[in-house]
Amino acid sequence: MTGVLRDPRRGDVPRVPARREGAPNLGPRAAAGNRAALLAAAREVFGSDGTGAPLSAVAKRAGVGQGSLYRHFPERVDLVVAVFEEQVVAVEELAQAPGVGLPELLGLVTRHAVDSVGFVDLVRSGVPDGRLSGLAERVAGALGTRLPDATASGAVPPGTTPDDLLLAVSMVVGGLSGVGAADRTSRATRAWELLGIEVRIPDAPA
Amino acid sequence: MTGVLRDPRRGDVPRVPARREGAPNLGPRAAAGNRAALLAAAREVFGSDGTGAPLSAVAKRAGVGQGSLYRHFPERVDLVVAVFEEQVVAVEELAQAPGVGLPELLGLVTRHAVDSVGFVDLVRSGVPDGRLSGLAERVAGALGTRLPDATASGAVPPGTTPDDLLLAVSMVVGGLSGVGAADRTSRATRAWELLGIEVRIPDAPA
DNA sequence: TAGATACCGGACAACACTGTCCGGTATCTA
DNA sequence: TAGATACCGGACAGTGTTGTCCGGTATCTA
Repeated sequence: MTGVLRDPRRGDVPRVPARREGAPNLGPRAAAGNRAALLAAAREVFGSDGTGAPLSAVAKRAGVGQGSLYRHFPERVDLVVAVFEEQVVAVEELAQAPGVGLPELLGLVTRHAVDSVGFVDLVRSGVPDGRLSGLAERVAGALGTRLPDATASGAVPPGTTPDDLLLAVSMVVGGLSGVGAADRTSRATRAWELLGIEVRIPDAPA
Repeated sequence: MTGVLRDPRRGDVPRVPARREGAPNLGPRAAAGNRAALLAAAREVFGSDGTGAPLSAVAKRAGVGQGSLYRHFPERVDLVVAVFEEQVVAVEELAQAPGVGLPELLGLVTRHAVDSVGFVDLVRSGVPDGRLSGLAERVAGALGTRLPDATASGAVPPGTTPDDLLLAVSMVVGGLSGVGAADRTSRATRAWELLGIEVRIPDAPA
């Protein structure tokens, strides 16, 4: 269950041995289109129900069969990583942009958590897995690069350590549990205030 | 499924119409003993795996059949409420004891959360249900009675509202997610420090 | 001591989700 | 136009959990 998973298909025994290797014969609806539809559907389902949502619901929302879902993403974690990789990359890129400080980074992370229950699961490692932990660590790493500046500018209280920063993120995100969509932004904003940490939460879908 | 649940049993049609009403005929092991065993088992299972743990595991650990479990606690929530009612009562009683302040109350709540994943579920309303929300509200009410004193004594930052207090509890408890038993106390302690709220966490199983 | 009672506990059916398999079909090549 | 290819999507088996049912048994009454 946990291991490798090949795609047997009937072509396992090639009729013509040395045929064109990478000559894809696009199916009727194009594999890429299906993959995109699955990712979009998963983003919505994971966003509202968390990363533990039934995969059958993802396939249904995407309008594809379960076979196609499992062909593109053999395990749940494959789909989760694919969905949230983009948002992690956004955080990393923002961290490297000039003139960006910790308040902007924390704001983006908060935005993602406010918008998606699945992102909350990710940060809280609700689904402990090597690759998911990797995503969380990348976020942590990005935040860490801006901590010294934030300490110097007073955006965080004196004596705040990198571990404290991660704990603070975990606390704010954890404080969103069970909170309806309408109140999430205000709750997160107040949570950061209670911690005395400055954030700048962006408006748009980020 | 969600509604009432009678116990059909074959005695549904009473052989002797107007028999002694409340004359229990104790079974071999006594119903009360089984109930206590189930509660103890549920406390352990919910404590380590949360309130969503399989009820079959509870029955197995209690050494009773599933039939007995569902006879005593027809729905999961019945068992959850019975398990945590005791701890909520402890908080309420502590709140009414003379000379007890908010730090002691928050400490007891934190102790329960540190010791039991299920209590974390309860506070975070991981299982939204009328009766469970009721337990959470009783905790909130108990804390609220001591907030004015705490504000006056500086145990909480100036301007802390009752809502802030609940958010803070939610944050601290949320910060425990995915944290192993060994680090839970230190994490919670540090979380309260970051919030600038004074707590006195008791040592014993409370 | 003999009969009746009520509880005990495991077996069992129902249900939901996961992951695999296979017939069907649109596209590409010749 | 005809054949081959590779992808599509639903059906299906496997697994785990929930909640119900029923035979077995110890205790109480007469």
